[in-house]
Amino acid sequence: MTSRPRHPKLSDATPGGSASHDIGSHDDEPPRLDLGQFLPYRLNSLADRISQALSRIYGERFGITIAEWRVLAWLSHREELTAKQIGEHTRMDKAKVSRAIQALEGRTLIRRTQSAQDQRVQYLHLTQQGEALLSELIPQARAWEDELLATLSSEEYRDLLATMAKLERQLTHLER
Amino acid sequence: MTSRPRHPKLSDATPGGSASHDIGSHDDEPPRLDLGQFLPYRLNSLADRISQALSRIYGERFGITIAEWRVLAWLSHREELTAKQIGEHTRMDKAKVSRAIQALEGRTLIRRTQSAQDQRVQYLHLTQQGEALLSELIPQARAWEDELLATLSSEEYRDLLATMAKLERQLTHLER
DNA sequence: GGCAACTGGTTTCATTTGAAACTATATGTT
DNA sequence: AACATATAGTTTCAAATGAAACCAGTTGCC
Repeated sequence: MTSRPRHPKLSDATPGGSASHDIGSHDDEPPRLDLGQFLPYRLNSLADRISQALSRIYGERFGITIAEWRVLAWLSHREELTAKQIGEHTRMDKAKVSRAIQALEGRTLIRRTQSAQDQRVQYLHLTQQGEALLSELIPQARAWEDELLATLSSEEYRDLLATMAKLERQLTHLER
Repeated sequence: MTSRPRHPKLSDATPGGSASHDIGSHDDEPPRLDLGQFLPYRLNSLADRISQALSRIYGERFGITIAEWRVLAWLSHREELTAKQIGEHTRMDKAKVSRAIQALEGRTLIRRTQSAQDQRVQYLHLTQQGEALLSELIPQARAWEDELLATLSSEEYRDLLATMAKLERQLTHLER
Protein backbone atom coordinates (compact mmCIF):
# COMPACT_ATOMS: atom_id res chain seq x y z
CA MET A 1 0.00 0.00 0.00
CA THR A 2 2.80 2.43 0.67
CA SER A 3 5.32 1.06 -1.77
CA ARG A 4 5.04 1.91 -5.40
CA PRO A 5 6.81 0.16 -8.20
CA ARG A 6 7.61 3.12 -10.40
CA HIS A 7 10.02 4.96 -8.17
CA PRO A 8 13.42 4.60 -9.83
CA LYS A 9 15.32 3.74 -6.69
CA LEU A 10 12.78 1.20 -5.57
CA SER A 11 12.39 -1.42 -8.24
CA ASP A 12 12.13 -0.08 -11.77
CA ALA A 13 15.37 -1.67 -12.92
CA THR A 14 14.09 -2.40 -16.40
CA PRO A 15 17.13 -2.58 -18.70
CA GLY A 16 16.04 -0.09 -21.32
CA GLY A 17 14.90 2.53 -18.83
CA SER A 18 11.27 3.51 -18.33
CA ALA A 19 9.24 0.61 -19.64
CA SER A 20 6.02 2.54 -20.03
CA HIS A 21 6.73 4.36 -23.28
CA ASP A 22 8.49 1.58 -25.04
CA ILE A 23 8.13 2.47 -28.66
CA GLY A 24 8.57 -0.44 -31.01
CA SER A 25 6.83 -3.08 -28.96
CA HIS A 26 3.26 -2.83 -30.23
CA ASP A 27 1.31 -1.72 -27.18
CA ASP A 28 -2.30 -2.80 -27.22
CA GLU A 29 -2.12 -2.28 -23.45
CA PRO A 30 -2.73 1.43 -22.99
CA PRO A 31 -1.00 2.79 -19.88
CA ARG A 32 -3.22 3.17 -16.88
CA LEU A 33 -2.67 5.77 -14.24
CA ASP A 34 -3.67 5.35 -10.64
CA LEU A 35 -4.22 8.90 -9.51
CA GLY A 36 -4.11 7.74 -5.93
CA GLN A 37 -0.45 6.96 -6.50
CA PHE A 38 0.31 10.05 -8.51
CA LEU A 39 1.95 12.63 -6.31
CA PRO A 40 0.76 15.80 -8.02
CA TYR A 41 -2.81 14.65 -7.68
CA ARG A 42 -2.48 13.40 -4.13
CA LEU A 43 -0.74 16.50 -2.98
CA ASN A 44 -3.19 18.76 -4.66
CA SER A 45 -6.15 17.00 -3.27
CA LEU A 46 -4.70 17.04 0.24
CA ALA A 47 -3.79 20.71 0.04
CA ASP A 48 -7.21 21.48 -1.30
CA ARG A 49 -8.99 19.74 1.51
CA ILE A 50 -6.86 21.51 4.06
CA SER A 51 -7.38 24.88 2.45
CA GLN A 52 -11.07 24.39 2.35
CA ALA A 53 -11.36 23.24 5.92
CA LEU A 54 -9.29 26.13 7.10
CA SER A 55 -11.09 28.67 4.99
CA ARG A 56 -14.20 27.77 6.90
CA ILE A 57 -12.56 29.42 9.89
CA TYR A 58 -11.61 32.70 8.33
CA GLY A 59 -14.45 32.68 5.85
CA GLU A 60 -17.38 32.02 8.13
CA ARG A 61 -16.07 33.47 11.34
CA PHE A 62 -14.27 36.50 9.92
CA GLY A 63 -15.68 37.08 6.45
CA ILE A 64 -12.27 36.94 4.88
CA THR A 65 -11.38 35.33 1.56
CA ILE A 66 -8.31 33.24 0.99
CA ALA A 67 -6.58 36.02 -0.90
CA GLU A 68 -7.34 38.49 1.87
CA TRP A 69 -6.15 36.09 4.51
CA ARG A 70 -2.86 35.71 2.71
CA VAL A 71 -2.33 39.42 2.50
CA LEU A 72 -3.11 39.86 6.17
CA ALA A 73 -0.93 36.98 7.21
CA TRP A 74 2.02 38.30 5.28
CA LEU A 75 1.49 41.69 6.82
CA SER A 76 1.40 40.15 10.25
CA HIS A 77 4.73 38.59 9.54
CA ARG A 78 6.38 41.58 8.00
CA GLU A 79 5.10 45.12 7.95
CA GLU A 80 5.81 47.54 5.08
CA LEU A 81 5.18 45.20 2.20
CA THR A 82 4.16 46.34 -1.25
CA ALA A 83 1.45 44.77 -3.37
CA LYS A 84 4.10 43.43 -5.65
CA GLN A 85 6.02 41.70 -2.90
CA ILE A 86 2.87 40.09 -1.64
CA GLY A 87 2.17 38.89 -5.13
CA GLU A 88 5.60 37.31 -5.30
CA HIS A 89 5.26 35.62 -1.96
CA THR A 90 1.79 34.26 -2.49
CA ARG A 91 2.10 33.69 -6.23
CA MET A 92 -1.21 35.40 -6.82
CA ASP A 93 -1.47 37.60 -9.90
CA LYS A 94 -1.43 41.38 -9.69
CA ALA A 95 -5.14 41.69 -10.19
CA LYS A 96 -6.05 39.34 -7.41
CA VAL A 97 -3.71 41.03 -4.98
CA SER A 98 -5.00 44.42 -5.98
CA ARG A 99 -8.58 43.38 -5.34
CA ALA A 100 -7.79 41.80 -2.02
CA ILE A 101 -6.05 44.97 -0.95
CA GLN A 102 -9.00 47.10 -2.01
CA ALA A 103 -11.37 44.92 -0.05
CA LEU A 104 -9.20 45.00 3.04
CA GLU A 105 -8.79 48.73 2.82
CA GLY A 106 -12.53 49.08 2.42
CA ARG A 107 -12.95 47.34 5.75
CA THR A 108 -10.14 49.44 7.22
CA LEU A 109 -8.13 46.39 8.10
CA ILE A 110 -5.15 47.76 6.27
CA ARG A 111 -3.90 51.19 5.25
CA ARG A 112 -1.63 52.32 2.43
CA THR A 113 1.09 54.90 2.33
CA GLN A 114 2.81 56.19 -0.77
CA SER A 115 6.50 55.76 -0.99
CA ALA A 116 8.28 59.09 -1.23
CA GLN A 117 10.98 57.76 -3.54
CA ASP A 118 8.66 56.03 -5.98
CA GLN A 119 5.18 57.40 -6.47
CA ARG A 120 3.98 54.15 -7.99
CA VAL A 121 4.68 52.08 -4.93
CA GLN A 122 2.47 51.97 -1.88
CA TYR A 123 3.38 50.34 1.36
CA LEU A 124 0.77 48.37 3.18
CA HIS A 125 0.22 48.35 6.92
CA LEU A 126 -2.18 46.73 9.28
CA THR A 127 -4.54 49.08 11.04
CA GLN A 128 -5.50 48.64 14.67
CA GLN A 129 -8.59 46.82 13.47
CA GLY A 130 -6.49 44.60 11.26
CA GLU A 131 -4.24 43.71 14.13
CA ALA A 132 -7.23 43.07 16.36
CA LEU A 133 -8.72 40.73 13.80
CA LEU A 134 -5.48 38.87 13.37
CA SER A 135 -4.95 38.50 17.06
CA GLU A 136 -8.18 36.52 17.07
CA LEU A 137 -7.72 34.76 13.80
CA ILE A 138 -4.12 33.63 14.04
CA PRO A 139 -4.47 31.66 17.26
CA GLN A 140 -7.50 29.90 15.83
CA ALA A 141 -5.68 29.04 12.64
CA ARG A 142 -2.77 27.74 14.64
CA ALA A 143 -5.00 25.74 16.91
CA TRP A 144 -6.58 24.12 13.89
CA GLU A 145 -3.20 23.38 12.40
CA ASP A 146 -2.14 21.83 15.67
CA GLU A 147 -5.15 19.56 15.63
CA LEU A 148 -4.26 18.49 12.16
CA LEU A 149 -0.63 17.91 13.06
CA ALA A 150 -1.48 16.10 16.26
CA THR A 151 -1.44 12.90 14.28
CA LEU A 152 2.23 13.28 13.36
CA SER A 153 5.25 12.63 15.52
CA SER A 154 7.80 15.38 15.67
CA GLU A 155 10.13 13.43 13.40
CA GLU A 156 7.41 12.87 10.87
CA TYR A 157 6.63 16.52 10.93
CA ARG A 158 10.24 17.52 10.59
CA ASP A 159 10.75 15.09 7.71
CA LEU A 160 7.65 16.30 5.99
CA LEU A 161 8.87 19.87 5.99
CA ALA A 162 12.30 18.77 4.83
CA THR A 163 10.87 16.72 2.00
CA MET A 164 8.65 19.54 0.93
CA ALA A 165 11.61 21.85 0.88
CA LYS A 166 13.43 19.41 -1.35
CA LEU A 167 10.52 19.24 -3.73
CA GLU A 168 10.32 23.00 -3.81
CA ARG A 169 13.96 23.24 -4.70
CA GLN A 170 13.61 20.63 -7.39
CA LEU A 171 10.62 22.47 -8.73
CA THR A 172 12.46 25.75 -9.13
CA HIS A 173 15.15 23.72 -10.78
CA LEU A 174 12.68 22.19 -13.23
CA GLU A 175 10.82 25.43 -13.81
CA ARG A 176 13.76 26.98 -15.57
CA MET B 1 15.30 26.35 9.01
CA THR B 2 13.59 23.04 9.26
CA SER B 3 12.76 23.01 12.95
CA ARG B 4 9.84 24.98 14.20
CA PRO B 5 9.12 25.83 17.80
CA ARG B 6 5.36 25.47 17.81
CA HIS B 7 5.05 21.76 17.31
CA PRO B 8 3.93 20.33 20.65
CA LYS B 9 6.26 17.39 20.65
CA LEU B 10 9.29 19.38 19.66
CA SER B 11 9.91 22.09 22.18
CA ASP B 12 6.77 23.91 23.22
CA ALA B 13 6.95 22.78 26.80
CA THR B 14 5.54 26.00 28.17
CA PRO B 15 3.86 25.13 31.48
CA GLY B 16 0.43 26.53 30.72
CA GLY B 17 0.21 24.90 27.32
CA SER B 18 0.20 26.83 24.05
CA ALA B 19 1.72 30.17 24.85
CA SER B 20 0.26 31.97 21.85
CA HIS B 21 -3.28 32.48 23.06
CA ASP B 22 -2.56 33.15 26.66
CA ILE B 23 -5.58 35.03 27.86
CA GLY B 24 -5.04 37.08 30.97
CA SER B 25 -1.61 38.41 30.19
CA HIS B 26 -2.35 41.70 28.43
CA ASP B 27 -1.04 41.20 24.91
CA ASP B 28 0.12 44.38 23.25
CA GLU B 29 2.21 42.02 21.11
CA PRO B 30 -0.16 40.93 18.37
CA PRO B 31 0.56 37.37 17.21
CA ARG B 32 2.59 37.14 14.05
CA LEU B 33 2.28 34.32 11.62
CA ASP B 34 5.08 33.12 9.45
CA LEU B 35 3.29 31.63 6.51
CA GLY B 36 6.47 29.92 5.48
CA GLN B 37 6.11 27.81 8.60
CA PHE B 38 2.39 27.32 8.33
CA LEU B 39 1.68 23.93 6.86
CA PRO B 40 -1.62 24.66 5.11
CA TYR B 41 0.02 27.50 3.26
CA ARG B 42 3.22 25.67 2.44
CA LEU B 43 1.40 22.64 1.23
CA ASN B 44 -0.99 24.62 -0.84
CA SER B 45 1.70 26.63 -2.44
CA LEU B 46 3.73 23.53 -3.24
CA ALA B 47 0.74 21.69 -4.67
CA ASP B 48 -0.17 24.72 -6.68
CA ARG B 49 3.25 25.04 -8.22
CA ILE B 50 3.26 21.37 -9.11
CA SER B 51 -0.20 21.51 -10.61
CA GLN B 52 0.68 24.48 -12.67
CA ALA B 53 3.91 23.05 -13.97
CA LEU B 54 2.20 19.82 -14.85
CA SER B 55 -0.77 21.48 -16.44
CA ARG B 56 1.63 23.02 -18.89
CA ILE B 57 2.11 19.52 -20.25
CA TYR B 58 -1.47 18.53 -20.73
CA GLY B 59 -2.65 22.06 -21.36
CA GLU B 60 -0.21 23.17 -23.99
CA ARG B 61 0.63 19.86 -25.56
CA PHE B 62 -2.81 18.28 -25.46
CA GLY B 63 -5.29 21.10 -25.00
CA ILE B 64 -6.76 19.53 -21.91
CA THR B 65 -7.90 21.32 -18.77
CA ILE B 66 -7.22 20.10 -15.26
CA ALA B 67 -10.78 18.91 -14.84
CA GLU B 68 -10.67 17.03 -18.12
CA TRP B 69 -7.34 15.48 -17.25
CA ARG B 70 -8.75 14.20 -14.00
CA VAL B 71 -11.70 12.62 -15.70
CA LEU B 72 -9.48 10.95 -18.27
CA ALA B 73 -7.02 9.75 -15.68
CA TRP B 74 -9.74 8.18 -13.60
CA LEU B 75 -11.13 6.52 -16.65
CA SER B 76 -7.72 5.15 -17.51
CA HIS B 77 -7.56 3.63 -14.09
CA ARG B 78 -11.02 2.24 -13.96
CA GLU B 79 -13.47 1.98 -16.84
CA GLU B 80 -17.25 2.23 -16.37
CA LEU B 81 -17.35 5.15 -14.04
CA THR B 82 -20.29 7.48 -13.67
CA ALA B 83 -20.11 11.26 -13.48
CA LYS B 84 -21.07 11.07 -9.86
CA GLN B 85 -18.28 8.69 -8.96
CA ILE B 86 -15.77 10.89 -10.67
CA GLY B 87 -17.09 13.81 -8.75
CA GLU B 88 -16.59 11.94 -5.51
CA HIS B 89 -13.09 10.89 -6.36
CA THR B 90 -11.90 14.24 -7.59
CA ARG B 91 -13.99 16.35 -5.21
CA MET B 92 -15.10 18.53 -8.10
CA ASP B 93 -18.68 19.72 -8.05
CA LYS B 94 -21.32 18.23 -10.32
CA ALA B 95 -21.32 21.14 -12.69
CA LYS B 96 -17.61 21.06 -13.26
CA VAL B 97 -17.61 17.35 -13.88
CA SER B 98 -20.54 17.66 -16.21
CA ARG B 99 -18.79 20.31 -18.25
CA ALA B 100 -15.56 18.39 -18.44
CA ILE B 101 -17.46 15.38 -19.67
CA GLN B 102 -19.24 17.40 -22.30
CA ALA B 103 -16.00 18.82 -23.56
CA LEU B 104 -14.36 15.42 -23.69
CA GLU B 105 -17.30 13.93 -25.49
CA GLY B 106 -17.24 16.82 -27.92
CA ARG B 107 -13.71 15.85 -28.81
CA THR B 108 -14.71 12.19 -28.91
CA LEU B 109 -12.21 11.28 -26.28
CA ILE B 110 -14.89 9.60 -24.23
CA ARG B 111 -18.26 8.04 -24.92
CA ARG B 112 -21.31 7.56 -22.72
CA THR B 113 -23.68 4.67 -22.44
CA GLN B 114 -26.94 4.71 -20.58
CA SER B 115 -27.37 2.25 -17.81
CA ALA B 116 -30.23 -0.12 -18.46
CA GLN B 117 -31.26 -0.32 -14.82
CA ASP B 118 -31.24 3.40 -14.14
CA GLN B 119 -31.95 5.75 -17.02
CA ARG B 120 -30.42 8.66 -15.15
CA VAL B 121 -26.90 7.34 -14.88
CA GLN B 122 -24.52 7.07 -17.74
CA TYR B 123 -21.33 5.13 -17.78
CA LEU B 124 -18.28 6.75 -19.22
CA HIS B 125 -15.73 5.02 -21.41
CA LEU B 126 -12.61 6.05 -23.17
CA THR B 127 -12.81 5.96 -26.93
CA GLN B 128 -9.95 4.78 -29.09
CA GLN B 129 -8.93 8.39 -29.46
CA GLY B 130 -9.09 8.88 -25.73
CA GLU B 131 -6.87 5.91 -25.16
CA ALA B 132 -4.50 7.08 -27.83
CA LEU B 133 -4.23 10.45 -26.19
CA LEU B 134 -3.65 8.95 -22.79
CA SER B 135 -1.03 6.60 -24.06
CA GLU B 136 0.92 9.67 -25.03
CA LEU B 137 0.00 11.83 -22.09
CA ILE B 138 0.42 9.42 -19.21
CA PRO B 139 4.04 8.54 -19.90
CA GLN B 140 4.87 12.20 -20.16
CA ALA B 141 3.12 12.98 -16.91
CA ARG B 142 4.95 10.14 -15.24
CA ALA B 143 8.25 11.20 -16.67
CA TRP B 144 7.72 14.64 -15.28
CA GLU B 145 6.75 13.25 -11.91
CA ASP B 146 9.87 11.14 -11.94
CA GLU B 147 12.01 14.17 -12.58
CA LEU B 148 10.37 15.88 -9.67
CA LEU B 149 10.82 12.87 -7.42
CA ALA B 150 14.38 12.28 -8.52
CA THR B 151 15.45 14.48 -5.66
CA LEU B 152 13.98 12.15 -3.04
CA SER B 153 15.36 8.87 -1.79
CA SER B 154 12.99 5.94 -1.82
CA GLU B 155 12.59 6.19 1.95
CA GLU B 156 11.80 9.84 1.77
CA TYR B 157 9.25 9.15 -0.88
CA ARG B 158 7.69 6.32 1.07
CA ASP B 159 7.57 8.42 4.23
CA LEU B 160 6.06 11.31 2.37
CA LEU B 161 3.20 9.18 1.13
CA ALA B 162 2.70 7.68 4.56
CA THR B 163 2.63 11.08 6.21
CA MET B 164 0.19 12.38 3.66
CA ALA B 165 -2.05 9.42 4.30
CA LYS B 166 -1.97 10.20 7.99
CA LEU B 167 -2.92 13.79 7.37
CA GLU B 168 -5.73 12.68 5.13
CA ARG B 169 -7.07 10.41 7.80
CA GLN B 170 -6.83 13.12 10.41
CA LEU B 171 -8.59 15.47 8.06
CA THR B 172 -11.59 13.20 7.58
CA HIS B 173 -11.58 12.87 11.31
CA LEU B 174 -11.65 16.64 11.80
CA GLU B 175 -14.12 17.22 9.01
CA ARG B 176 -16.91 15.55 10.92
C1' DG C 1 -51.67 2.97 -8.80
C1' DG C 2 -50.55 7.57 -7.09
C1' DC C 3 -47.92 10.90 -4.49
C1' DA C 4 -43.96 12.57 -2.00
C1' DA C 5 -39.12 12.49 -1.42
C1' DC C 6 -34.80 11.59 -3.55
C1' DT C 7 -31.00 11.25 -6.91
C1' DG C 8 -27.94 11.73 -11.37
C1' DG C 9 -26.93 15.00 -14.37
C1' DT C 10 -27.64 19.65 -16.81
C1' DT C 11 -28.47 24.52 -17.06
C1' DT C 12 -28.84 29.17 -15.38
C1' DC C 13 -27.14 33.10 -13.22
C1' DA C 14 -24.42 35.92 -10.43
C1' DT C 15 -19.68 36.03 -8.91
C1' DT C 16 -14.74 35.24 -9.45
C1' DT C 17 -10.96 34.84 -12.15
C1' DG C 18 -6.79 36.05 -14.93
C1' DA C 19 -4.88 37.82 -19.25
C1' DA C 20 -4.27 41.80 -21.49
C1' DA C 21 -4.96 46.78 -21.90
C1' DC C 22 -4.30 50.80 -19.49
C1' DT C 23 -2.52 54.77 -16.25
C1' DA C 24 0.94 56.90 -14.02
C1' DT C 25 5.51 57.06 -12.66
C1' DA C 26 10.51 55.85 -13.21
C1' DT C 27 14.71 54.80 -15.70
C1' DG C 28 17.84 54.56 -19.46
C1' DT C 29 19.60 56.26 -23.94
C1' DT C 30 20.70 59.48 -27.36
C1' DA D 1 15.63 67.53 -22.88
C1' DA D 2 13.14 64.08 -25.65
C1' DC D 3 11.98 59.47 -26.46
C1' DA D 4 11.78 54.64 -25.73
C1' DT D 5 11.39 51.09 -22.41
C1' DA D 6 10.16 49.26 -18.01
C1' DT D 7 7.50 48.81 -13.76
C1' DA D 8 3.61 49.23 -9.81
C1' DG D 9 -0.87 48.91 -9.56
C1' DT D 10 -5.80 49.24 -11.57
C1' DT D 11 -9.40 48.26 -14.77
C1' DT D 12 -11.66 45.84 -18.42
C1' DC D 13 -13.49 41.96 -20.60
C1' DA D 14 -14.19 37.37 -21.75
C1' DA D 15 -14.03 32.88 -19.74
C1' DA D 16 -14.36 29.80 -15.64
C1' DT D 17 -16.70 28.86 -11.49
C1' DG D 18 -20.14 27.08 -8.13
C1' DA D 19 -24.64 27.50 -5.81
C1' DA D 20 -29.07 26.83 -6.69
C1' DA D 21 -32.88 25.87 -9.92
C1' DC D 22 -34.15 22.57 -12.89
C1' DC D 23 -35.33 18.13 -15.54
C1' DA D 24 -35.93 13.38 -15.82
C1' DG D 25 -36.02 9.27 -13.82
C1' DT D 26 -36.29 6.28 -9.38
C1' DT D 27 -37.66 4.71 -4.83
C1' DG D 28 -40.57 4.37 -0.91
C1' DC D 29 -45.02 4.61 1.06
C1' DC D 30 -49.99 4.69 1.54
